[in-house]
Amino acid sequence: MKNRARTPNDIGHAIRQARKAKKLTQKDLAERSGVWQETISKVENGLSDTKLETVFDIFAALDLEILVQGRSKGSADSFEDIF
Amino acid sequence: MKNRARTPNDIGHAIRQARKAKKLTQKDLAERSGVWQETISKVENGLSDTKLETVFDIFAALDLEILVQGRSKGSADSFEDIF
DNA sequence: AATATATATGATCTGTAGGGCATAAATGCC
DNA sequence: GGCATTTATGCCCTACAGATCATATATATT
Repeated sequence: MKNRARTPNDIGHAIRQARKAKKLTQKDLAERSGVWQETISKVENGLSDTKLETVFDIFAALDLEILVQGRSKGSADSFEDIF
Repeated sequence: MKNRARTPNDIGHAIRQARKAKKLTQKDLAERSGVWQETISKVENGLSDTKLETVFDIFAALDLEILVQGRSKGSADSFEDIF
């Protein structure tokens, strides 16, 4: 499952999606990542201009990684398709 | 060309790589992205905990996008391979 | 509907990112 | 070596992220 992200909001969606897929609560994720539950809530909802370090802390806890690539018009399940 | 990123540093590397590939100076990129040259320098060198918005502004100017995916031990040219 | 659990919101405080400007250091070219 | 261009540093200032705690909603569960 790969998710295209072009905005901070997309990142938030990807995080929420991955967290739910792993059946974790925000609190669980907070404990594993060292990021506050309140912060996770804001990140997932795009309510703050999150710092990279925070994003990667969360990603690590969710076993996610980023792939940087040139923009493709190509399909692939992007958030535009899902949300 | 896809680059795996698991740390802010990786993002900086990817940016520098893409910028050079497009033969742009930091100043050029600054103009296109609306992000200061000084900031770009710091981001490329991992000298600041960059905000997501800034990263995406730069990415847009470089026609880059992010793919969020589960971590794979798999090959693919990651920074571990390049740097 | 009451209770429990999960998520969101709100305030305060500290640290730091990034805009802005100046300039130093490095790199490239003749 | 000397000049031009590019990149890195340093400072000031304002805005805001995230830690932390409290509490309000919202979402199950029985």
